[in-house]
Amino acid sequence: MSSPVASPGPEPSGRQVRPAGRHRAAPAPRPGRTAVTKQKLFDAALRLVGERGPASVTVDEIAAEAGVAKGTVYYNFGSKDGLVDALLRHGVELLAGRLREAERYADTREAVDHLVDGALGFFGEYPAFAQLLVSELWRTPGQWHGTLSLLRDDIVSILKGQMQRVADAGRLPPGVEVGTASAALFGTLLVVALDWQVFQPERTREQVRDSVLPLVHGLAAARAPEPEPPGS
Amino acid sequence: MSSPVASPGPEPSGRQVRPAGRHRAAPAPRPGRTAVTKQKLFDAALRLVGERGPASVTVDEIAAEAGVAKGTVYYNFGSKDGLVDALLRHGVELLAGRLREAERYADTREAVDHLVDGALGFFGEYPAFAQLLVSELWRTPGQWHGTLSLLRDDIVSILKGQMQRVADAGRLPPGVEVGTASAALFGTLLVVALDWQVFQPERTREQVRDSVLPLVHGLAAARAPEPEPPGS
DNA sequence: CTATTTGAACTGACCGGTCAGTGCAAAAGG
DNA sequence: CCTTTTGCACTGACCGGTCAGTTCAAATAG
Repeated sequence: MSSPVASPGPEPSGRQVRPAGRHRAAPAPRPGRTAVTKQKLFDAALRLVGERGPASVTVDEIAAEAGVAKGTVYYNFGSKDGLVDALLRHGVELLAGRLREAERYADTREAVDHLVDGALGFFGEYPAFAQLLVSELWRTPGQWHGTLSLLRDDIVSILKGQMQRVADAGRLPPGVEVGTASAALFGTLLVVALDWQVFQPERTREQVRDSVLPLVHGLAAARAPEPEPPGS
Repeated sequence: MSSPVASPGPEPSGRQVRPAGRHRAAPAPRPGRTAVTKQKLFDAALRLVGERGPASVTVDEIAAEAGVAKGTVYYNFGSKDGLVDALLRHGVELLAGRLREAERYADTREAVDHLVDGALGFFGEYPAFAQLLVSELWRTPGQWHGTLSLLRDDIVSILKGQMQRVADAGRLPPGVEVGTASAALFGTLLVVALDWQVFQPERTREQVRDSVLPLVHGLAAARAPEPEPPGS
């Protein structure tokens, strides 16, 4: 039942047709009704959109999957795009939260370990979100490109921070740029997680993690004096 | 101009996409304008599908972009899916061809260099294809998942072959599995290429390559002779 | 002559978005 | 304590528009 988006934030982004109360308005904080509905919609939308892509999923399907009426979607999110947008934001926020946990560890190696583990855990829990992310992140003229660019910065900056620490410790091979290493790490984690879910679902998360960790460690520890740039 | 499928030649080794269509089949291979028309359709389809995804692009748009009548699409490919399917196959075939060139080099390091360079070159030349690939490759119930799984195997097996050579040379850190390393490499190359195209288009391909190479080399080289592989 | 392409008309389904109306729980009023 | 009002949250039939796919006669190229 869990969902990557769990925030009962009372944010009726849908347009209000009626003027708000004119008497003593705002009597009491909205009961959990709205939050529950939004949660159900997030769950359903994540499942379907992750599987088949935002464009191929109909609002009717999402509503049906969530067990609510179509109008409810528009009441709560204004539009199909609004729903997807909110879904994206919440998902990234949750992922960023997990990655940021790694910042708590003073030891560089330990921090990297938790970074990898956090990312793998999140993508393993919500493969549909990983799929959604990878599908839309680089879609240039996409309607979510602006939003996603910002969201991407959130995540990459976290990775960058950690990689910078690795670099400061002098553990990065010469010539490797922090930005490139971060992008590579991000791509590696995404692809490894998706490959795991799609092509090797029988593997446990620990197995996958233990196969990725030495790879990352191998990169972040080897400092080979290679004074010869390959042919050019 | 330019397309991942470049073989307007009169005889592409008999690789016919199948005339499809419910009209009389064409037993007499007389590629007159057909090849040119298909080429135009591939170009247009790649551009649009890569940008906005297969589901969001209409056949009318593709036909218009290609400067061809809608009926021609159905005459040549039978259906929209047929067109996308052929597009996928041709693109992967071309990519695989480039990657396989790396197999010609006896030196492991040199081979890896050319592997990276080839992949980067291809993705840089056809970013729309990279986008299409990354969007559809892990879409589990997608209509192209079956096809793409096969195509993925083509590419990954090439990468795996090279990584195996690296492993045999004892240059992989202990504990790193070849399969994982291949998937990670694939993901790294894809993501780095897409990031380059989308977020840093001003960088030259050489710059990007030179920032990735030391990263890969750092991983695949200079490992203390660790004669203790943790079994399997 | 045949293979290929054209271009337009048509259809049948589907989809995003709308809106008048319903249900209900809390506040207001008595 | 009971009745009435208020308005939020939700409903679902409906509408205008779009699209994949079909068909075909005429034009064009080899």
